[in-house]
Amino acid sequence: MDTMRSPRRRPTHPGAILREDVLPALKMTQAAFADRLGVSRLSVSELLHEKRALSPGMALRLAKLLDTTPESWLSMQAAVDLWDEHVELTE
Amino acid sequence: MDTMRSPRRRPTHPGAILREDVLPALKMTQAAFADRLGVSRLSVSELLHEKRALSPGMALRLAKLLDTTPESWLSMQAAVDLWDEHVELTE
DNA sequence: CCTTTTGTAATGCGTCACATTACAGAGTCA
DNA sequence: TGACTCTGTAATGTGACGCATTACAAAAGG
Repeated sequence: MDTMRSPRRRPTHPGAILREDVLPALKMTQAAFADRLGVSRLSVSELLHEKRALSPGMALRLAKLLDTTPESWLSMQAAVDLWDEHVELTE
Repeated sequence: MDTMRSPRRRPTHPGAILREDVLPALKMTQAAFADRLGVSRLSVSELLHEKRALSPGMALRLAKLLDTTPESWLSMQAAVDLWDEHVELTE
């Protein structure tokens, strides 16, 4: 089945999903989105641009607002973290 | 089925598994274990006592040494993180 | 007893999420 | 074209945290 194997390339950053799918679907402005989440506009902007990791707190806020599971967001981030750490521990 | 539901109590910290199952099974000293992992003895001790979170780096080191998946360790930690964050965001 | 192992405190370092403030570039629209 | 909105980004400060090193006292066990 080969499910959940180590990827050859860097896994998708959760910010990409938010940027490409979620926000467009919501037709909501970044600032408005940030408001709804209860975080700063900068937090949203940098997350969308993959400048920072999706924290447990953000996972919970997203889950509440979007009616998803916080686990799904966190596991995406974990995949990225493992990839990055592996690179760092390897190089 | 009710798999992966929100737990009523704080999920098991990965350090507990290491403390109660892994280390005893290995019959290895904490210091020796730390050596094998390539981290300090203090890092192991505090992890075992749940004084710190299991980082992505530790997940990879454990996975390599114990022949498990880093994901399993990280997801345990994620469950704890979500629980703690939820408490904090709620209180 | 004496040695090993362990818990823990102290200190320093680097990283990171987050907030606030500020400014410049784009896009929109009257 | 001028005004307004949205966005990217830099600057700065704060608190949290993983990890290393050093040190010491308590526990464990031959």
